[in-house]
Amino acid sequence: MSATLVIREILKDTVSILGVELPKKVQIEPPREKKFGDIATNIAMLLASTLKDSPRNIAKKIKDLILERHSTHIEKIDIAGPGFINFFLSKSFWQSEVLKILNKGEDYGRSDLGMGKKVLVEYVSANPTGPLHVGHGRGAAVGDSLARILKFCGYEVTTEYYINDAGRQITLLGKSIYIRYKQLFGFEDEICDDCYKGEYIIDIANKIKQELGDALLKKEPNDAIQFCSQFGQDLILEQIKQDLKNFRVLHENWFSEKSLVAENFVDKTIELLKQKGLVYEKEGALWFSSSKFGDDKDRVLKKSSGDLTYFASDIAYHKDKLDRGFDLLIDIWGADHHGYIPRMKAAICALGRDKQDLQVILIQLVNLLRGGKQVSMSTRSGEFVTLEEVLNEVGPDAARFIFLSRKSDSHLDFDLELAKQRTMENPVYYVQYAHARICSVFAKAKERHIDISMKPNEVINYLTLDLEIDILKKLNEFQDIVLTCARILSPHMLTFYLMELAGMFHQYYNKCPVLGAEQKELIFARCYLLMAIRQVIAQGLYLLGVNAPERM
RNA sequence: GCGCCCGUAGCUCAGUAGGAUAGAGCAUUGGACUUCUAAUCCAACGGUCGGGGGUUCGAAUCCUCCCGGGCGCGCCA
Repeated sequence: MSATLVIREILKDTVSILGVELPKKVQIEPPREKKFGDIATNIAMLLASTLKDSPRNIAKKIKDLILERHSTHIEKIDIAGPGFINFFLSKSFWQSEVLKILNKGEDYGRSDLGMGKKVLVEYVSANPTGPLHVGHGRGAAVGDSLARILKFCGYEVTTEYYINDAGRQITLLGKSIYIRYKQLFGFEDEICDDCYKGEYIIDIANKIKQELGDALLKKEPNDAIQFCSQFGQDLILEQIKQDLKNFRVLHENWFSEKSLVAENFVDKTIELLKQKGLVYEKEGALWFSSSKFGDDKDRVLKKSSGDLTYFASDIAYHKDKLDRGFDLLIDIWGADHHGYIPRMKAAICALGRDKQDLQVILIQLVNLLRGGKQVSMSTRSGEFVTLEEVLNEVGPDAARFIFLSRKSDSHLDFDLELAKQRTMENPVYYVQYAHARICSVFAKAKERHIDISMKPNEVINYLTLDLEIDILKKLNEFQDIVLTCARILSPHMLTFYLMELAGMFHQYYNKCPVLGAEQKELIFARCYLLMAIRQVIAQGLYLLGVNAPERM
């Protein structure tokens, strides 16, 4: 249990004696200043109005009660400023963290926050009309890491990729390929304005030519286009799957939009909304009363042409997700889709659920640089940097770590040159290096025939330096950080945490010899501390989907 | 015009249920390897948290107005 949770339990018990509950907004956290103790709380200030007493008086009462009843881990309690209660925990409490980490191993930091709640994380879901680019990579990194974190926090997580294989864009893909195909045979058809113009279209056309020769020229254009659509889409999807695999991103489900259409599920969903009185006809089209649920205006489900809108199939898709029994839907979208959130939430409400049951995480643009100079991207113009290229250049570890080093809804500068550099500007190496360095210490120990012949609980009380205690506190914090990441659905705090922990280790490494310590008990104690650090770094990196190398 | 996001050190950014003297890295300057990996460490320098008003014991954080930047406002996906 993290120190903050320990104190939380103690406070909960204590205020119950005063006849009140723990206030919802209570803060229990490590204060910025060391002199304010290990854990500080503002509880007395919050209870002042309820208990009709001054914060400092309340603080005094709480302090006395705690000292009477829970003195085990607590060395000292201070009351400071307007009524903060500052807890100083005993060294032995922090030292025992090593035991907890080593005993729990990979389960250290695991929690039951989610209580088995079923969550569907849907991410990437790029149209199979072109290769994945860097922006998709960012969404992939966030989605995959978030899924790992939520699983670790006791959610039952399923990951899914939604394939938009039924719409106009797919037809357009077929058309684009068909035109390129004809060009290969000397036809002078011009590529249309809204066509896909990337090189890969020509590659696909070439592939068709290789396999079928001129057979397609003899077909009706519409049939030929349909063939091209399917052929191109299959090929692109295969490439997308390969890219994601290389990025260590594995979706459990691949959900096809076409399957919804085939089962008439979209029409059935519209029918359901109609029964609820939320669908009406206007100007030859079918409208959904999304404005009844907070959207700016109503939205079209079926165009006057008779075609379904993308939104209609998206509602059906989300209904399908809910029907599959998920308690919480997490969608990861490009930030340019933010205007789409209110209508999707409206749909969730219309389906009888709370709007909180859909959480949308927006992924801002990746600003791709090469040596400080901007690289432009657009799938349409055909000039873009693919995820594949980035992975070939910088590798999955650096790419993932950089993608996860910012809040997902802020712009991210990604400099390909920097990502390859092995300096502090590229922090993935900093963290991985800490892990490798620890491994190297143990390799050296083996070389020198240093045998750790005492158990952790016999030596951990040798960890008495300020820096050692600080590291133990930092390790303890891991549990809180993981919980926060799960709560705010963002892995980036874990990335920062790992840099801090790695920094403390590097500092320690430079300052305190481990194998060269003067007593064998101290050598062993420091070895155990290093094992604990290594465990937490490895686990943290795992949650980010980054490797923890033993040698660098 | 309306809506959403953003504005913190020269640069890139943390600061996520409002807490005590606002933090990192880079850059700059100066130091540390015959010692467990120098892909490291130490020190110095650097801020009216875009601006004004408000809420309260307390605001980078919440409210409001203004300025500046990004994005979205389709019977597109």
